[in-house]
Amino acid sequence: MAEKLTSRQTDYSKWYNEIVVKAGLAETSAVRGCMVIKPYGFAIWEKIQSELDKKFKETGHQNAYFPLFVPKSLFEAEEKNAEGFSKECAVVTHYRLKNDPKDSTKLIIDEQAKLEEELIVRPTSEAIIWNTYKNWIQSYRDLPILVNQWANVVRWEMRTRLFLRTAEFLWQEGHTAHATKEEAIEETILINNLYADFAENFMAIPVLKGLKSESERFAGADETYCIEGLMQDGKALQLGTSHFLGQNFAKAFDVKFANEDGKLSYVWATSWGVSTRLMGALIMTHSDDNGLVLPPNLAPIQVVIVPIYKGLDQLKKITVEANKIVSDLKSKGISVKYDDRDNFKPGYKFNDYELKGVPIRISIGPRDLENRTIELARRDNLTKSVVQLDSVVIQVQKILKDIQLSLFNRAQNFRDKNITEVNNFKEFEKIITGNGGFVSAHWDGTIETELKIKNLTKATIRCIPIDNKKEKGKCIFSGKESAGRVIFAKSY
RNA sequence: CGGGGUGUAGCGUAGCCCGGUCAUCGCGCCUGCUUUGGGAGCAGGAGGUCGCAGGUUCGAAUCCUGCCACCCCGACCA
Repeated sequence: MAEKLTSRQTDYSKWYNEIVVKAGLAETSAVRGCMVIKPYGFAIWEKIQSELDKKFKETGHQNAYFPLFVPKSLFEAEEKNAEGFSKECAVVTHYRLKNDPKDSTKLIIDEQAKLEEELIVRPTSEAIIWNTYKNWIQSYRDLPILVNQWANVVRWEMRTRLFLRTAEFLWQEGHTAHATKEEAIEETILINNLYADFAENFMAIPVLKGLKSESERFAGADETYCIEGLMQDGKALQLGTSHFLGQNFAKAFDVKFANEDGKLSYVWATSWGVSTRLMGALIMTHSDDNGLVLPPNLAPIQVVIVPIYKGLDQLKKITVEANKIVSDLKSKGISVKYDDRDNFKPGYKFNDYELKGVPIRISIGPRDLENRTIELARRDNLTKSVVQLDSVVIQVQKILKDIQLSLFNRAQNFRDKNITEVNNFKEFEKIITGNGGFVSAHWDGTIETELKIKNLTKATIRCIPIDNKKEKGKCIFSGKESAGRVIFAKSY
């Protein structure tokens, strides 16, 4: 008998790792800090990709691809950006290996083949892209440029976790160029809203939209918008960011354009991205002690059919019915799998598909053949019901929609219950060291206060919410004037 | 890079203190029969440089030295 998963309550990170591995999403690889995304996990990522891609295209963006390597001289052009990322860069210094004279089975670096200039493996692509945009932009007629790239990036993190922080990860990064500040800010907000809409309505993950504090801001940005989710263990996770880059990169790479009056001015920029970290958010928002729970929108298999039979004759009869259901559901665009493998018993399959998060399971046995019914089980609330054979398609359609909605509602209820307003530092510490969650508190707006709070409690400012009500108050730490509440939390 | 821990079959492990039929057990895998409405049972079978390299010894998974890898806690995480 296969062992059960570790419970969420007992050890959250162990539970998380087991889900990732046992549901067949990903595993650690031989390369330090890197991850192998397995076919099942990648199928979910592809759903995320294609939906986002559709939304980008709908808002006028196009895809392109830029090099993996960034020459050091370009990388260092925008100082703040370079400084922010310098501590986590993989660097290519040589381009050839040779046989080790001491041991012919080994290869060593050929010192003859040292590069004139080191190449940085991109931790993000602003530098290489803005160096390219310089050649694309001369006139206001060339603007805006609305480009996105799907790519991998490398950030040499000290400690890694599957999906949440890996040395190499997949993402999309949008890089846009605009004639005016207003237009660039509009783009930044448009994308942040697009991300929020996608997270909530497609992934069923409720998010807070907000602005980052100065110390949490992207290196090289004037303003960073973000969406923040709350995981089941009370820690926050940044799901996506959208940056208003001002003219910082245009100045660093000397990107100017002639306006209608023929006057030259620097281009305004944005960049924005979401990564495979979304997979981590998905797991930590919806899953339970039986395994992964997938919102139907993201499920590679939305419905699985398990036959229950004695003898091959019975299996044949069940298969006839099952095949009808399969083709009926497929014709409605629902992805179905009929699992008639003979080497696993139904009970095993039930558990296995629960672990994999398949939203609906249909089982058909001799009893059902007799009554012209099937048994339908929902993954989200683990309930079962008997459904007449001729209403299966309608029921499945209805329940898939219902699961999508109720997963979001459940997550939102949890999130809302775990936003706590506090008015002094004692309360603040009590919540942060207790159940955690988002803590809404007054802050004097200084980096010093933010840092002191971080050092004392490990909590950081996750965001200054967009829909912040204007409420004057006193900073919970320094007692100084505050213009409004911000959201603190411990985060991943 | 500091502090702690672990390395034995695909995975999870026992054995290590006290050296000598000790390479253990479970899962998984293969074959066959019986099973199939919540992780099947029985029978048989395959699979190992005990992390690596030295050393001590008649004899090392076990003791000693060095190295490597991984995990946890810090530092780090625009």
